[in-house]
Amino acid sequence: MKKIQVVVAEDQAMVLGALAALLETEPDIAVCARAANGREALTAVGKHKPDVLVTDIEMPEMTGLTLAGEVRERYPQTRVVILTTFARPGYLRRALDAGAKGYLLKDRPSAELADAVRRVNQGLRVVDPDLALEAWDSGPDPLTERERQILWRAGEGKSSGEIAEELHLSEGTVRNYLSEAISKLGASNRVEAARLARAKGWL
Amino acid sequence: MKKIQVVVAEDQAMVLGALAALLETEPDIAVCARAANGREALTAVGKHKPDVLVTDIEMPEMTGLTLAGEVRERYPQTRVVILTTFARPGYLRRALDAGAKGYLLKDRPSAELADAVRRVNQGLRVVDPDLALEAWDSGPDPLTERERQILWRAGEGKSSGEIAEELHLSEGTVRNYLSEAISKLGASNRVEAARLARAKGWL
DNA sequence: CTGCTGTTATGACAACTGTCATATCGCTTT
DNA sequence: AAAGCGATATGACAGTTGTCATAACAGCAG
Repeated sequence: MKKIQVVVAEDQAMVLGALAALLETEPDIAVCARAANGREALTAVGKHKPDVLVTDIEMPEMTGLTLAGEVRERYPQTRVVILTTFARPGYLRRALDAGAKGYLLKDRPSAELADAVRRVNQGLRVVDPDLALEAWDSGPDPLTERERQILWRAGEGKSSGEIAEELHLSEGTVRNYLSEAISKLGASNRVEAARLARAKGWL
Repeated sequence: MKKIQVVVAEDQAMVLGALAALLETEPDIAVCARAANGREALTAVGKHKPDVLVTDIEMPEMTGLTLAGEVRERYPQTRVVILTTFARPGYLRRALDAGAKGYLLKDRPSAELADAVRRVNQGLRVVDPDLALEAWDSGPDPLTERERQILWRAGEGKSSGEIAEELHLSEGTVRNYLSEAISKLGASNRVEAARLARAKGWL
């Protein structure tokens, strides 16, 4: 029987190597390529046309979410499994919107990875059940694009004035957006708001 | 020849399994136990008396840095290799102070892990050279314990008043400490100061 | 066309933040 | 004992932040 061909993408080289070693211990799975960022992964998928792509989200060049979208568009025969540290509803939603077939957390037992690869290869979907629930009841991203841009910068430590200049807005407007974002998120200041939004994957 | 006995500690189960699989592919290395947090790791080291402990830093229950200190004290025959995402001078310094013999970054090639284990087992030290340099010229942690406590909380989004209450200080005192920390770090407000301190591993 | 949403803006005000000078209180060091 | 140091506190001041009311304008759905 032919092995399931897998490409693995992950920016921490040590973890990439370890994940590949883990998958290689399975008799029915073969790692045909490794990628250290999104762009490399896309190239590798184009070259090897694997059955499954296992990818991290936070990577340089191209995030796993963008990558998932590109792969669906260009190589729809390859199924994408997102493998990430982040149990963030916003990430899950974006992953599914981008056509990912699996969403797996790095704190699940390592045996689940091979399982997920097999199931996704059979056309099934694999989504972490706790996270799916959380995504359901934490609702959709309440932030507008502007609010996101501004809250992001505020979380970096920039002042309202600096943000205003950077985005060509008046300082008052920036304060308005921040006030709005703070109230939407139930925070009591910009820092807490940024922290909450990050935790949800909305930033 | 007897294999090098290794205990691996890492809080992300998937990564833990993958690292173990990676080390198991080496003919001269055996993973005798796995631990999902610092306390488990300490127990495992006591039970197996391994040659080398490979541990992450940021874990629940007990951090890898504290763990390294405990291991040196109780089981000095076990050598500790820190394996972490964070290229933070402060972490490196604390790791070496705690008696760690190796400090390896997760974005190094996976082949280096087995190498590091072998060298440390032979009594050598293994420290990421770039990081060692950076640690050198970024100087020592300039923050006092109080400044650290306060800056940490400020970075969480707490107001001066909340921090004051929590630490039984006056609000003015909290503002004084923050002002001091901001100036030491060359930041322009508390958020940026917290961000810089985090990046250095001082928080 | 009308109402709704998102973007941008202004002004005013209270609250919070960052800075600085100054002071007290224990504890060391000399 | 005197000097110095670190931790804590106070008060004053300017600057930043958060809130609210209000408004103009564009685009889009009904």
